Amino acid sequence: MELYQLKTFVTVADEGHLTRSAERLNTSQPAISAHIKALESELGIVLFDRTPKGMRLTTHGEVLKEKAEKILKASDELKFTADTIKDVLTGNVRLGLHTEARLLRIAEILSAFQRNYPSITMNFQQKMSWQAPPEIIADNIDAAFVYSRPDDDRIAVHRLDEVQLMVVAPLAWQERLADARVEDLTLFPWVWTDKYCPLYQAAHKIFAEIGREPVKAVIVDQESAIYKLVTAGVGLSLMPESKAKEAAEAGELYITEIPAPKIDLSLIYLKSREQDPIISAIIEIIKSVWGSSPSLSDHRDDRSIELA
Amino acid sequence: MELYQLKTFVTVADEGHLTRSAERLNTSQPAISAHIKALESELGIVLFDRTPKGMRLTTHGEVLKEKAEKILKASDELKFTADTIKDVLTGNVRLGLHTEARLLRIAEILSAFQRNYPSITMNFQQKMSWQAPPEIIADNIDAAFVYSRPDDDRIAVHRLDEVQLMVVAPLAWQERLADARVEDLTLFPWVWTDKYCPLYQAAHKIFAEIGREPVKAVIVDQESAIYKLVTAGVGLSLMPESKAKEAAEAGELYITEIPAPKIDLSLIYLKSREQDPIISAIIEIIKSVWGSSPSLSDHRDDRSIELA
DNA sequence: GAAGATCTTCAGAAATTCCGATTGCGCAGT
DNA sequence: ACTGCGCAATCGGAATTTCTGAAGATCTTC
Repeated sequence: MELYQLKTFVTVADEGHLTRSAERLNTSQPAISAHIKALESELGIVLFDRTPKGMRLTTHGEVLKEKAEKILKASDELKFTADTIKDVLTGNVRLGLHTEARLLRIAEILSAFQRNYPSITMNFQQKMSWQAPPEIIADNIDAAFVYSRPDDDRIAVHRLDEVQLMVVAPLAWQERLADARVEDLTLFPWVWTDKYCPLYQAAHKIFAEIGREPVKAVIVDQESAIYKLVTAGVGLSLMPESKAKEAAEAGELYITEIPAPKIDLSLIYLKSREQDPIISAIIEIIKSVWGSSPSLSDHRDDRSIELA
Repeated sequence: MELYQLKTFVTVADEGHLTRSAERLNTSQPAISAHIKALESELGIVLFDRTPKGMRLTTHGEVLKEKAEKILKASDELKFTADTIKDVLTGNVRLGLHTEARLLRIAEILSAFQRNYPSITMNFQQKMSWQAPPEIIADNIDAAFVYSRPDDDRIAVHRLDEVQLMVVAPLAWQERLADARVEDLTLFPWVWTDKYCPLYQAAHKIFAEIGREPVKAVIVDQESAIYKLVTAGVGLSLMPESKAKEAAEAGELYITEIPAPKIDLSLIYLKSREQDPIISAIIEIIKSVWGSSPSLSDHRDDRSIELA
């Protein structure tokens, strides 16, 4: 029993003629005849009375016609549903965040997703910039926010903004750092980061210029740890401008005058998934959020220096 | 889109593996693969994520799986219904009656049909014995009660009973007929019937024995007309014993002492439809009704004579 | 890095379906 | 009574689809 046979069955029941049904179904009369015959033989029931005027349903046929119509209706529903959801993105977007959700406008992104792709669920994971690429390659996350530019052919980079870094210090050291110059940085211990961390590269750049090595009080691998340790008085570190100013206003730390580099804020994803609708949606949404309002680096000043 | 593809789809969704599904469906794994591929291509939707561990439904696939299950459930219902009604007789039984329904136990027959074949509808038509055979051959009725035995190879006869006929007369003639003998019948006018009517044959037999011709007051072609005309005082006629006694007790007519023949009461049907379930059902039911209770001819007496 | 599990692809084989022509049957019109 | 018409059934060969077993491509596991 197949759908094409049931369709023929119902059509013949409605038309009353094999010939006319064949025309309606764009096929030949013997084909129609064979469909009906196969159905009758499989079900063990005579569906039609053959008269010289055509085919008339038997009482059994009438009962089964209703069942057949139900099947065909259900199959139309499936097709309709398929057409409807064909272009609806569904699934789960797993996004890596290298810093605070607020700084990455996650709330805006989330609501934009819910508005444009209501069937997509979202999942956020804290990943340092240098941790994100392998996770993307392993397909543990779909995309990630990172600082700097990963050096991997398989990773595509979409630059979102430029972020001004600042050298921040515990509040207690404010006076000692009031007139400090770059060279004075070696006098203080640093809250350092993992070798692969873009902040490491930026800090390293500063010390490279003065030809000195920093005193590393502690090495951390979470950006949130930097904030906690600096405010706790452990040492100096680098911090994005917005976060630094926020903390300074709250009286939690001190921003030095020492110039620090800018770094890129980017969205990265697997290059081979560039055509993947999920990836396209992520890019589209994040682009719209980051392109439609003041960027983090709108407040530039002359303390900025460029990274090579 | 065909049922076999949907069945494969649901099976793979449940099993999670093409290989295992192939075993369950008794086919090869590439065949299964092709079913899924064809479905996905027709619907324009990826139904499964292919992983090294097997096939996992996409979110779209989950939605469509439910629709597919609905279709398969409906098709199982059709098959179940087909099996259920396969042996249930349906349709319309058209029965020819040559005399009063009560005398033919139609009420009993009707209720037996409703009990044993609730899906069969019944239809009764008044047909004189000699009218029934052509109607049966033309498929206007399925079977008929008749007196006597039709002389046609295509008609099958099932004898139900023997009926004693009686010579009846208007009540007013009672005294004149009190001691009447067969020979005296020529003195009275007769309510005669059609030449092909079995009652004609019976009456003819009586006159043949005395070598005379009857006076035909009127010729009718409905048994009910005989009753009406005799009671109206038009003439003598023949009547089945039971009906005659009933009318006599009601004081509507007079039963003469003149011996009359017995005739057969039979059910006739088209011989070529002997295997037809409808015909079998008719015979079965009528046999059970007529075989299980006192027959019309239980009260025999010496007035009966046999037809040749 | 070798073995195992899984899906996909492929080419030929098998089965099914389809088509055109023909037959058979009943009815209507001459 | 004969013929023509409309319709379904049948038949043989062609076209299409489906199936199968082997080989290929990935990924995981030991």
